[in-house]
Amino acid sequence: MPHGYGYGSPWWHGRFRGCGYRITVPRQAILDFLSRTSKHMSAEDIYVGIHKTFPNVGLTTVYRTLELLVEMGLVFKFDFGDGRARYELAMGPKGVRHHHHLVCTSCGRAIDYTDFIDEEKELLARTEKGLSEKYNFRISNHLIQFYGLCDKCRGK
Amino acid sequence: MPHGYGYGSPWWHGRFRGCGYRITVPRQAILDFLSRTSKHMSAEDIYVGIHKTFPNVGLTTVYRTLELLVEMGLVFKFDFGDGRARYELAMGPKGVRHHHHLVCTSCGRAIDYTDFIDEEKELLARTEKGLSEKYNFRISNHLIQFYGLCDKCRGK
DNA sequence: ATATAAATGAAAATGATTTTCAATAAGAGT
DNA sequence: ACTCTTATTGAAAATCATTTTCATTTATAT
Ligand SMILES: [Mn+2]
Ligand SMILES: [Mn+2]
Ligand SMILES: [Zn+2]
Ligand SMILES: [Zn+2]
Repeated sequence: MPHGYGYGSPWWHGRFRGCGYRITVPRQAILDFLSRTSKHMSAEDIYVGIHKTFPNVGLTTVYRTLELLVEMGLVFKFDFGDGRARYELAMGPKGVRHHHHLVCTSCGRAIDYTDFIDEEKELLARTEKGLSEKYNFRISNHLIQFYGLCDKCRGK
Repeated sequence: MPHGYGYGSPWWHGRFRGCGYRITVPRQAILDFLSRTSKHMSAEDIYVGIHKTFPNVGLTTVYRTLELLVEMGLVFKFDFGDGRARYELAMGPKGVRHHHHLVCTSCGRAIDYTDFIDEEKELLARTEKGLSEKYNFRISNHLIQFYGLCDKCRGK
């Protein structure tokens, strides 16, 4: 329960209200579902995951909602190279949960890691500064992914 | 002219022969085209670029050839987030030309950079080692991209 | 030159995502 | 609670990059 909003309105209600967005059943269902998993879910995964309890929420709405949530910064959208986008909640109990990925090229799963984020941060900061100056490029974001074989897929 | 093969058979003929692949008109055309540009080209870009001189090379073959070249390690395939894959020659005069990208979220163009590769290399090596051990993950590749606004797109 | 399998191109298929549009339902005001 | 306005929704159709199919062509070993 992020930000101590264990009971009462979920913490993100304010964000919606502030943007003039309505709080609807599909939106609640999707955010609730995402907050219950730590996996990287495709739009269809989410559609299926919700469908049992909310059979009337369509896949179209899932796509539309995810787009909105990404735009609002509540959800991260990733491409792990298998042709379908993956989504995960951006916010954790401690605020935005920036992290990088280890992507298995065999089973497609992605592992979150934050271990070296601090070391990386320094390099990134320096790199970003240098690149910004040299190329007059305003960096706002970065993507770092390592590809390889996961534990389970090592044995061919 | 990589590896000093300025005249005579292009340097990559050997690679093809070694794999039992045939040297065909479409394959020559595509490799030749890619070697003449430093841009990041989509399959269709390549198809169009070749079409004037080789009107009988189909888009299907462009896709198939690119897939082959990527698998052979002669070409890099990237996703800059606009829904179409981009390709570029992996080999330069000095061998494999590993580099990272600055991707403009406005115009979609990508700038190659190698400036900080050396500094990054050290961190990456350390990171890869640590991650490999902790997650028992065999890392074979990585992707680093910075997103933001390019020089030209800065002025809104 | 011939044989054989690899490679090709046109057309059709695929599959994730987006668009369209009429119907529904938040939520502000009463 | 009731009404009004308009954001939101769901189903079906459309998009569009990429892949598959399959009959034809062509590279190359002999
Ligand atoms: Mn993640
Ligand atoms: Mn590049
Ligand atoms: Zn795996
Ligand atoms: Zn730009």
